Formats: sequence, structure tokens, C-alpha cells
Amino acid sequence: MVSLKRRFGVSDISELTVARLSIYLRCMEELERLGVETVSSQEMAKRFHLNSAQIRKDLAYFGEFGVRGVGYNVTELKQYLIEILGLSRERRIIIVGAGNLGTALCHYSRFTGESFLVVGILDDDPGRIGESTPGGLLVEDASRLGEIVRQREGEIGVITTPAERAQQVCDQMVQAHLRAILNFAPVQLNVPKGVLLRTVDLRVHLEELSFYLAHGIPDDG
Amino acid sequence: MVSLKRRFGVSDISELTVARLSIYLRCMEELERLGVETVSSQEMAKRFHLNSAQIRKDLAYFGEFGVRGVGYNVTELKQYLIEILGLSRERRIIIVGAGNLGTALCHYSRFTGESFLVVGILDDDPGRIGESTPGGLLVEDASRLGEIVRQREGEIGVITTPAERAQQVCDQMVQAHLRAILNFAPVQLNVPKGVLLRTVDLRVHLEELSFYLAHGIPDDG
DNA sequence: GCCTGTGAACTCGTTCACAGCC
DNA sequence: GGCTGTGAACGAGTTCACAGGC
Repeated sequence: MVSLKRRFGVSDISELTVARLSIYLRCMEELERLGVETVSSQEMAKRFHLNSAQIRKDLAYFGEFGVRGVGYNVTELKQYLIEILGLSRERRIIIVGAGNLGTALCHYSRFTGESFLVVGILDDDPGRIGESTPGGLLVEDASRLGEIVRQREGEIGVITTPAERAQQVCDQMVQAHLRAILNFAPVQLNVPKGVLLRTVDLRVHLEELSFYLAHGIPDDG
Repeated sequence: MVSLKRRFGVSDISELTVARLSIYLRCMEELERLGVETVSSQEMAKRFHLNSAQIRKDLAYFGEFGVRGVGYNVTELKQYLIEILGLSRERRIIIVGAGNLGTALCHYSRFTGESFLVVGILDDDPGRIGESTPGGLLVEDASRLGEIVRQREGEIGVITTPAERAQQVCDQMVQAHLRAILNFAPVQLNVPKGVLLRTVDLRVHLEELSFYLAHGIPDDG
């Protein structure tokens, strides 16, 4: 096995590239299931509707994983992608907001292989604290966030509270040393430098769809 | 009130612009709540961490909504954005997949004002059919999709099935004349031209966070 | 004075096309 | 022959900077 490129400044890698690495990982998993041992960027592009040059370029940021004239070894590339994406160790997730979405996400570890584990779901509604979720976790008091993060070595915070509460929860997560936050509340949150925030805004997605329903859908999709 | 620009080819508008229009709408709602009547692009940019030139450019695709020397009228711009995004009429949503995520999304109409309404949630698991969801809807048989879409004038399909079932459900949605599909299953789906597909892949988002946890978080956020 | 709307400059990302290697 | 890795060309998207209007 070739080693990963020693130095790639993380800021040289575009977010779009990172998102695609995750896609490539899923492609490798699929190919492995199908028993495919080797794949060229072209074949991969055709099969999964990607662009072959882009695949090669994305991968080349991190090392020389391919063999000229042959392509990429599926299992090997999968391992590299796991390594690159930091998935070789478990990442522990703490959810704040035990509404429908929050409890739904408790289940989520099931779909993501071994890499992610929800280790806590908190809420500040006394009516919800103590309830058990479909995932088997008990809802705990949101005021214990700091303690729980420390205890269970949480790394990723997920916000599924109403919009009004989200910034407050976000601040508490930063305080509790969570450095990666996934926000489902439909607000633009502020985090200090050194904290990574991703917002998944369902309302934005629905409104986009509505825009194209209103104005027609372009040919390219 | 000035009228909307008569002809903007929908393909001239970037998807990124469309997504931002949705953000701007949320900004207007916030400003209206705060009682602000007029806002300049610069003030808006500062308040919501956007870029003023980009705001002006995005809006200018659709008309001349601002007043030089003054700025934009908040309520008026809000109305324009609603119009542009096709939100002045209700968009009816059909969900397929009554697992935790699907049932969680039934509630979603509540958070999106008047514009979106979940009018059906279907599943093919006989054990789930007939169950009632937190939103008050009964789970119906997925095989009745076509009929239900027609009856209730569904326009947007939401896929919350496991990955294995997703392409099949997607095909059935296309068959049932849904032209806008929001997919939460972690697979790359194929749709014919004339159908709009958006995928929200939680796994990709989590893996991105993991990447930056592993390699460090760049200063810009 | 201040602010919009917009061409021009620039930055970033994608795609092309080929040298180098198997 | 085929395929990777990569500089160069291209295109998309963002930001600048200012003319024009209030």
C-alpha cells in the first residue's frame, strides 16, 4: 500500500471535493458488494454518473492510489477513503432537541456503518426528559450538556431544536468543546473560528423545489 | 409596486442563487418581526453575514426591487421573494417511507408557514399501514401512490425509505407525475429529464464533519 | 450624501488533453 | 493498448468598483 500524501493543507481541499470523497466511498462499498475488484475512473464515472477527470483529480490530492493502465483497487481505495475521511475511528454524536427529527436521528447510527454513534439525546422540556427514544437512549436534561460531552467523549453536536433555541444551544455546544456541529434548525447560526458548522435547511430545499415547479425545470436536472 | 422581470430564463439562474433567495426570504421575515421597514444590501449583509454585492446581483435577476440611495422595502421584498419562489400557492407533499424520519417530517408543515402541506405518508410495510403519525395522518399503502397523488394534487415527493427501496420509489413517483423529489436515502438516484431531484444525504454531511475533525478546521469556517 | 444595479476583474471549480507509466 | 496524474483551458460564481439615480 502506498502511503497517504504527507502534507495536504486542509484549506487547499475544497469542500466540494470532501463531499465527493464521501460519495466515492459509497461507490466503493457498492462495487465491493458486487464483487468488483478493480475499477477505472472512467468506468466509475459511467456507473455512478460522475466525471472521470474530477474523480482522478479529487483522489490525487491525497496520494497516488491508482495504477496506470489498470485503475484503482476497490478494497484498497475504500480503505484510503475511510482513512482520509477520518472514519477509521468512531465519532460520537450528541443530539440536542428530542422532537421528532431528533429522535428519528437517534436511529441513524444504523445506516452509517461503524463510524458514527449517537451517545446522547438531550432536551430542556421537563416533559420529554426521561422518555426513551426508538434508538433505546433516554432523553436527558440539556443543562447537563457539558458534563455529558466530557463523559462520553462527544465530538459532533446535532441541533434539532426549534429555530428560536438554536443559537443558544449552539453556544452551549461550543462551550462544551464540540468542534463540529450539524444544524437542522432553519436559522443562520454564528460560531467562533475553529468550530465547524454545517446547516441542513429543509425549508431551503423545499423552497428550491417550489421555485422550479413555478418556473419550469431546466433540462440538465 | 414594480413588476417582476418578465423573462428570466430559468436556466440563467444558478441553483446557488435560488438557495440564497430562500435565505433572503427568511431575513425579510426576521426584519419584519423586528419592525424594520427598510434595509440596504449592506445592512442586510452585515446583519446576516452575507455579501452585499451578491444580494444585489441575486435580486437584480428578477427585477429592480430597490430604491437608490435608500435600499429595499422589507415587506415589499418579502412579497417579491414569495412570488419568485412560487410560494404564493400551497405546495402539497407526499412522503414515502413511514420510518422515523418520514413520520418526523409529517410535522414539518408547521415550520414552513403556509406554503407546504404534507398530504400523505405511505409505506409498503403492512405493519405500518394504518398507523397514525404525530402529524395526525394515517400511513397508507405505497402501492396507492399514483391514485393518492392525483386525488390530493401532490406536487413534491419525499423519499425516506431505506437506500435499497429508494430508486424503485423514485421511479414510481415519476410515474405518478411528481416533478420535484426530495430524497433522504443515501443513494445517487436517477430521474429522467423534466424531473427535479434534490438529495439530502446525512451521511455525506457527517463524513464531511469527520474529515475536518481528522484534519483540522480551516479558519474561514 | 447614500445606495442600487451592473460591467469588469478576479477567484474558484471543472473539464480537457496529453505526457508518462503499466 | 489502456489508464493515471496533471498542467492548461475553460467556465461558473463571486467580488470589486463605479456610473446612475434618489
